[in-house]
Amino acid sequence: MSKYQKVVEQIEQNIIDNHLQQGDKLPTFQDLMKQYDVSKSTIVKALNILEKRGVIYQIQGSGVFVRRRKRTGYINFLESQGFTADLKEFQMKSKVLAVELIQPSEEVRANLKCEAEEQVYFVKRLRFINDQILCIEESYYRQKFVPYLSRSIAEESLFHYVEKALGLTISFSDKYLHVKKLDEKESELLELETGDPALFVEELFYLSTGEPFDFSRMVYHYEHSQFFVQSNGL
Amino acid sequence: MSKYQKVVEQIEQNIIDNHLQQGDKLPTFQDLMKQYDVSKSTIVKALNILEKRGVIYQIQGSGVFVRRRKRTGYINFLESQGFTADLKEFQMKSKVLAVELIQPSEEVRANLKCEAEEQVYFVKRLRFINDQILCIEESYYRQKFVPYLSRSIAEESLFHYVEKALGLTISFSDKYLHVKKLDEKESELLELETGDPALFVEELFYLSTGEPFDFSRMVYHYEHSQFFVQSNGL
DNA sequence: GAGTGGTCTAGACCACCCT
DNA sequence: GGGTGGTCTAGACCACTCG
Repeated sequence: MSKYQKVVEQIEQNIIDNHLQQGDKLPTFQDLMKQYDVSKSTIVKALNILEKRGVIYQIQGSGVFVRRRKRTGYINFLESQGFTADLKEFQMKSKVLAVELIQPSEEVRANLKCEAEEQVYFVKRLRFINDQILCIEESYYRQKFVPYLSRSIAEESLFHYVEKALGLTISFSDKYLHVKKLDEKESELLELETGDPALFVEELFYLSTGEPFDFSRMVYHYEHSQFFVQSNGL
Repeated sequence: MSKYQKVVEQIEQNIIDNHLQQGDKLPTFQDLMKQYDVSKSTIVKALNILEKRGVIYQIQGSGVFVRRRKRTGYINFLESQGFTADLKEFQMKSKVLAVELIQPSEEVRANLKCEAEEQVYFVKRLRFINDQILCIEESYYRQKFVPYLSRSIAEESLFHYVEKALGLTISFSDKYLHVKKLDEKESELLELETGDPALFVEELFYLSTGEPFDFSRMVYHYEHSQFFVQSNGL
């Protein structure tokens, strides 16, 4: 692990340990350089990462300050999947409805940029958060990258399996979302009424090589899901 | 404007001008350094910014590549407000329903961290995208930062006014969102039925000083709004 | 092994905030 | 004016990819 990553972790841990609040000031660059025994550039890089993550904000000529902690009970929309989800706050479970090796539809093929005869794993799960129904998830994994999948693997975190067991690196994703009314099948699974509202998300995950490997559709239970997103200027 | 910002703009423009597609390779660091006459660090910084923005992805030992352009017709969820909204793609208009100087409610006071007797401007607007109803927006601006506001100012971009005319810098924001059913008043404004689905977003905007200055609530028309979000690992 | 991106440093100079 | 963050450079060395 690189130096700046360690500095990022340590500064973040420091904020937690010292119970620093919104607006509290961090040590100056000089102090941080001494404290972690690194150059100024490394501090700059670490602080920029923490700023992007929404942990701090920097004011030129004034100092570095802690950014307000989010409301509790909201899922981080940018990290809700495989990435470093803050799943400590929530207890996540899955009920596997299907795991099949199939010939993808046109739509799935187009999104995943599959070859002509390429097969994909179809995984359908009902996901729970704190023992409440969170969402229906339908995922398509290219067999080229995920050669084997089973029901028991799908019970656990699929992204953890992909990264640890298969040695792949998930790098970025595109999300597309809108709100719609539930159809009959969806409402039955979510234990809601047909026509009830739902957040519908399509997400395309890419490996570090830039190749798409997973296309997923999620339908969220509107009473059990709320999200937060932190934006940064520019 | 700093060098790295210029490099960011020029590289982005280059991608547009040369019609570069998903997966196309950019010049090497060496070439970029010569082309823009800057040091390697400046190229690194510029490319990291473009990576965060979802324009490119970098593979160590291999090169820098163009990331797929998004589907069209989706609003960038992270830039949908005052920031550099890609409003070239959409035509935005507003119908002002109310502009009043009021005593804030408890909830608004708590979010904006108002002083005891501080007043806020309340602005209610119906927002249109390509001449379709997009959302209802209720905003609260602290008078401390926005001393004057009028109906005609609210017709235009309020964020543009705040930044240009008042000289303030909007720096970051927190969004909280969930899906709900429309009540009677909301459905009337959006020309939908009571009980229809809607995306509900609360957003808190901060100045570069870290002080909150605007608290807004948005209720989106579910048939006229769809969004996209690009995530990056770590 | 050659090419290419990633990390890190020391140091110079600039821009901004505050009193 | 003193303190503090922001930009930029040249150069060294490391890590990864690919033929």
